[in-house]
Amino acid sequence: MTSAAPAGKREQTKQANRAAILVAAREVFAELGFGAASVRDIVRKTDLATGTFYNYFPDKEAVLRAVLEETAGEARLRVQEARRRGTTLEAFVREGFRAYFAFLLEDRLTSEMLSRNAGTIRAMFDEPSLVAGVEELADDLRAGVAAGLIPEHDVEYMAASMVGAAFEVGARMLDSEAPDPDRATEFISALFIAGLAARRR
Amino acid sequence: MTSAAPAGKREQTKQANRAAILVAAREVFAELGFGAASVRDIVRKTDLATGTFYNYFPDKEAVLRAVLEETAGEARLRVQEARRRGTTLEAFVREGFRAYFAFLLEDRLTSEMLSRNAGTIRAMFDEPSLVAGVEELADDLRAGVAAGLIPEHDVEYMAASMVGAAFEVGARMLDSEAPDPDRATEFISALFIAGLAARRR
DNA sequence: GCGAAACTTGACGCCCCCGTCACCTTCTGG
DNA sequence: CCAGAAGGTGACGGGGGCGTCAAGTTTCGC
Repeated sequence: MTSAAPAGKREQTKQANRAAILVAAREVFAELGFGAASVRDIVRKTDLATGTFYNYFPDKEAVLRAVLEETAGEARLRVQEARRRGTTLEAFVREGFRAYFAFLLEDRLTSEMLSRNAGTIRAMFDEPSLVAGVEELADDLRAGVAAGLIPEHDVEYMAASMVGAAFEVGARMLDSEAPDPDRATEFISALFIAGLAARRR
Repeated sequence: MTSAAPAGKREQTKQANRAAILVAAREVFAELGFGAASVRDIVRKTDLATGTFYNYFPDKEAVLRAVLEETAGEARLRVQEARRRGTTLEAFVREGFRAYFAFLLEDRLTSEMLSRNAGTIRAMFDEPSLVAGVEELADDLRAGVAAGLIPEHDVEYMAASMVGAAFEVGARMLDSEAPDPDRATEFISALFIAGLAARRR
């Protein structure tokens, strides 16, 4: 993205229109929820005409897909990278959570959109972003176990627990007056580090 | 409920109609999600006429409220009771989770409905069932701390973690071929018992 | 500078939902 | 057994979303 080429005016407008739709959709999905949202709700938040929307996406589900690719993909990548930088059990756990909570605070609109529509996303895609997040964590945990970093355990359930707990703690953090990602990170890291370490016997 | 009185036919029909709407609504909300569901979708699953619906509920939000009162209330009660029977940290944690996973398996339609619409429910009510579940857990944890059963810790975040982890692990359990609530219970109990016990230093 | 291609526009036809209400059926108490 | 009340019914007017497409506007390449 943001490739060097300034490109012709035609191409520029296309990029801008697509981006505008994506931004508007994120807002609408966050506010109304995907199910209650209409293509027109999205278009109205834009200075485009109805017909233009359909030049870019066939329907609202396609927009959701595109939004998720942009955002959830980004979030997962950041978390995964942070995790993989860790060389101890403690760092692996802590840095992953830290990156996640940082993302939540940075892009609250997306956070809201994701949490509001998590159930729908789950039901709609077989490879849903959230579930994919769980899969990636599970893979990383498996790698950690193989490397002797992490004691053996039920990797699937552990990944699910970590994602679920982080999700709920994150929601609480965002609701608070002065969200403190360090506090959230410390709390949840201690919890899972203890849970994992307990397996070392 | 199920009071001894057989009651007049009039009253009987009223009960039946209300119940039929509630059942249909649960199905529709589980399948389509609350946002995408229409009052007519619900009515169609029923042998009632459109107008009759409005004799019982003013709109679909009211039905959701009623459904939640019936179901989430029941679930929370069962979990809370199980928890309060525990007299050790271990039992407190384990029995709560056991009751939750048992409920998930017993009433899968409701489970599906709740998880599909969790985000919407959250956004719609200030005292949402899920969040209320977190509050109750937090209260019980506080009581446990006061009684010396449980070491001191951040009760809010712990409650959030437990609910979030149970939610996600439960979803995974339900997705599996042969759901095993004992395995889920053991896994997640061990995790949180270790996490809580680690505070004892 | 020009003609053709690319794109945008918004009105249109179709469909479905909303909540209501006049009419009809069913129950109840006397 | 009946009259009146309670409650069920579904057609109706109003509103709005859907996806399309003919007409208009902008950009491009020459």
